[in-house]
Amino acid sequence: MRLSKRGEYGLRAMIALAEPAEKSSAPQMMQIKDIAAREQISAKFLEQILLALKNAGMLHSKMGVGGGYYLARSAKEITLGQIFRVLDGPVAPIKCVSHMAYEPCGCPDEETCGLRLTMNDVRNAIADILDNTSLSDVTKRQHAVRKKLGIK
Amino acid sequence: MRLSKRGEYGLRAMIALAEPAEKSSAPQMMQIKDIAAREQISAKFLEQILLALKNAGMLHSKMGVGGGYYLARSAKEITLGQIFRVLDGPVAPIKCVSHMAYEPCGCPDEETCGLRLTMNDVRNAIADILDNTSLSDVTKRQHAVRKKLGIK
DNA sequence: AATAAAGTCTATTACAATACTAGACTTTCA
DNA sequence: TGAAAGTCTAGTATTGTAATAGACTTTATT
Repeated sequence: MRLSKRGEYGLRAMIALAEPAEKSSAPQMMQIKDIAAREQISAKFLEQILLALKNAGMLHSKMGVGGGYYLARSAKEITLGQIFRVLDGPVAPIKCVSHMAYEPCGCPDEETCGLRLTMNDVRNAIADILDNTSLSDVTKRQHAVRKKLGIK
Repeated sequence: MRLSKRGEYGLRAMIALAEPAEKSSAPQMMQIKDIAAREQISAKFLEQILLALKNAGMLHSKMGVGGGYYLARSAKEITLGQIFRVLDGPVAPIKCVSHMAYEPCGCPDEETCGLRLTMNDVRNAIADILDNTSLSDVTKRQHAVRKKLGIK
């Protein structure tokens, strides 16, 4: 049940890109090195991650001087589940309950396998959260916590 | 978010050990090779897994001819969460929300980190299921499904 | 046109984890 | 006493993770 560094960095980067877009509805462009510096991540590693996200259609980019990355859709329309699946693969803890990468596990009878039934509940619980939490939800929540703790 | 083979086999074995105990309340003893055969698992690999579970106090064993393994407590008192943690470690998707193996992640401010807040929800959702599902719950559910599908 | 700043793409690498396998040892029962 | 069972430690092949490296392309500025 682990989120990889790849997944963690990618999610953090996407949240960072969504953050300024909170107020101005125009998509905010940021450069790899700035995100890397802010999140304390290897820029070279982050580069690969953002590229993957771009190839998955979640980011757009601009090359050359003054270029950078920006969200391909509004922060409300991008969920953590979408990002997670691009970077870390299926959400399901075991293949036999995966929606995006189903494979039979070794149990004698899948239909009545108690482990499978429970792991299916787990999968759904995780997917419920990740697929119903948008980048916008995350940045809103961050701002709410900051406000509660006194400006900052 | 993956259950390892180690975790999968261990959980399946524990469920197998709980299964016959469903009717007779006396703990049922089973041998490694029988569990391995029934669940189609390498007996040698399963051996290590059961040993780990034994050392964690969840199984008892009897050596020598006619020996085997049996649950150390009743199937009602053993949860999937306990088993999972022995075999696969913390349930949390990221260290900074782990109850059993907390470590700070790299984010600038943990208290207001949106990723952390969401991953904490995920952790709790998983733990809620795994810690509130006992081996007895699993075997009961299996029987219910079997009945629904017509005896078997 | 030249240069520098930015993203693009592919390959390689170091390390750790996973999923086993092997084999010697100990305990127990018949 | 011998076979059947669990115990314990070590080793190994494969894969996954987390990077690192470097050459290439595009674009803005001077």
